[in-house]
Amino acid sequence: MDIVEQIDKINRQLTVNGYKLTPQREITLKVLLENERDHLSAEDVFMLVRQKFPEIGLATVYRTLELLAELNIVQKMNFGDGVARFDLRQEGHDHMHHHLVCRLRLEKEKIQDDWLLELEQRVANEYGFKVTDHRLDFMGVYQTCKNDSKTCKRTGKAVS
Amino acid sequence: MDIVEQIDKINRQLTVNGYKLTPQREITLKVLLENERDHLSAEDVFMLVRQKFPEIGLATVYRTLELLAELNIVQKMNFGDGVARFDLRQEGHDHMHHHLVCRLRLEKEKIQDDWLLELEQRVANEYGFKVTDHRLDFMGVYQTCKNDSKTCKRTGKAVS
DNA sequence: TTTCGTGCAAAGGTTTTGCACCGCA
DNA sequence: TGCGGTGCAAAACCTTTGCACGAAA
Repeated sequence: MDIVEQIDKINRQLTVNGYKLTPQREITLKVLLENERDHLSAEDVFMLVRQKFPEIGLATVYRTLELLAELNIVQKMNFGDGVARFDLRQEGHDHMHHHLVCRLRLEKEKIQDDWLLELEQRVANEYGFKVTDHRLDFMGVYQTCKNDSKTCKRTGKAVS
Repeated sequence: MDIVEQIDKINRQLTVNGYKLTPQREITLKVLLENERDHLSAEDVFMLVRQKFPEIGLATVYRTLELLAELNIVQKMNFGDGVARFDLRQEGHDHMHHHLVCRLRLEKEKIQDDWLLELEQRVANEYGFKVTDHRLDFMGVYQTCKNDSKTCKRTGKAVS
């Protein structure tokens, strides 16, 4: 499915829920689609959108992202760095987001494997809890990073 | 291990790292120990500490929590509600934190079972990633909550 | 006209920082 | 004296909100 088709599909989701696909919203979506592999902050999105649509306001970007999150078109995430980050929900991975968060790199890597379906089943059975979404983050260090450096790039402190 | 012993142990951790156990830090620790089962925000901690030590400043609480998080004595968490929350790391559950986050309740329930050791092993093997910590949250609804109400307590909106 | 969406600026809330001061080695 | 730690206030920061305006049904 190419970008035009995806936007078309999302447009229908908006319409069904009584919202319009304004130029601002369309460009915001394009930016999200073009950066599917990143975890963009609202500020990131704002700056990318402004390259294509300089008149846009930051508040509009926030409102658009909030709207898309509410409609479950994007997922709002939090890595503890003080800003919310947004990911387009991908086909076939409706609500699976696993990340490797390396103390030495600043980036995060996604794991796409659905390793958690069995766990969800277990939670449902043992806790009477219907899971609609989950999030799994592993914090740690890549072996390759560890070999490269003994100093954390973020804090400048030595890491064990 | 009672609270005195735990504080004693943490005192040693502080000393080893060149920090002192000031009265402010000790009372902050006591509050955290007395509320192990909650996920207190910095503001929560501040208000509880102030009951025992009215002169304390909010900045000191923030600095103490940051220090404790850095030494891995508390875990800093984020549930997406705009505030960081802090948990004492418990004996025998050094770095395991799983939560059930219900859309209808505001609280979160901890799962203590270590369901993820095998997954960590897998990540280590397949990604060359040494896991030092992980976080797993399940978002969803308790069956009992669903029966009680069709309206979300947080947003006031109907939930499916 | 009515409604929805927007840009701008202001406000809100959380967290961090600057600075003077204090206690202790 | 030197240094770590503190309280207070100000600043910084991200995000939300109020408001007037504009476009579309």
